[in-house]
Amino acid sequence: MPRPTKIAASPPAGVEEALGRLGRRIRTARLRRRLPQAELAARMGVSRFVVADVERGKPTTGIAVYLGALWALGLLGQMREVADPDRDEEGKALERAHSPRRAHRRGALSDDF
Amino acid sequence: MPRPTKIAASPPAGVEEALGRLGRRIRTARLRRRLPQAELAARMGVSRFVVADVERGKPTTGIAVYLGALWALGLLGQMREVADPDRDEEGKALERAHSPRRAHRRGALSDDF
DNA sequence: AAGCGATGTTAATTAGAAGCAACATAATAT
DNA sequence: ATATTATGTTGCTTCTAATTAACATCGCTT
Repeated sequence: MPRPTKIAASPPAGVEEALGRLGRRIRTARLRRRLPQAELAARMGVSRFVVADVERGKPTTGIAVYLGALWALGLLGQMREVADPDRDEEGKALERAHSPRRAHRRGALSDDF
Repeated sequence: MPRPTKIAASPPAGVEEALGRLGRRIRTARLRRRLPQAELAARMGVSRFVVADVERGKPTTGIAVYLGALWALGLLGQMREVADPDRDEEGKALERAHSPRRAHRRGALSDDF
């Protein structure tokens, strides 16, 4: 992610924690499956170094790489729950508050499909 | 993510779908909170264009940006469930199968904390 | 319908992500 | 012990993600 992005250079504590955890978990899942980094990397179509980056929770690595790792490990399904609008109570409350009126919104009004 | 990364250039269907969904959901959450892209971007410490990229589900954008958006929206907590070793039934089964012996593993044996 | 704010689009710039190679080291296997 | 395989580390190159600026367009609001 070229160009010093503040959030990537020194992410907020919560983000850094979430990243480290995710990386460690991917490593654990890989080891359980007895896959070398190079094997997993091959399935993903990247070099083994990128897999190492992921397992270290490197913040600047592309999201497709992380999701690709989860995908190759058969763990991508759990992403379905993240940021689910139905579970966003705060968001739902805010929406109710100031009616069906939103910031601007050009494209996708609602969301999923 | 420089250097044509196969997984980023043309991600597997599942990854692309997960990415698009995540982006749309982030957009929905932002609109509910009546935040302009520029506002959310400011909180994250990035430019508004990066927020636009996230909402489009751009695969090559750094993961810290995506997690940062969730963080700024108060939705990061749901990442805790992703790739949880306790829920990885296949992984647990495999581990039981060939005993406490794993690929190689230099660092983190188990995982979380 | 007119003004204003939000979002999309384009172009140029720049710092870094991902690739690759070579070697070192650690862990497993024989 | 020895061989083999996995992972870590360094240096280098290539290609691009993210920034900025300027302009177009779309959506509210009054």
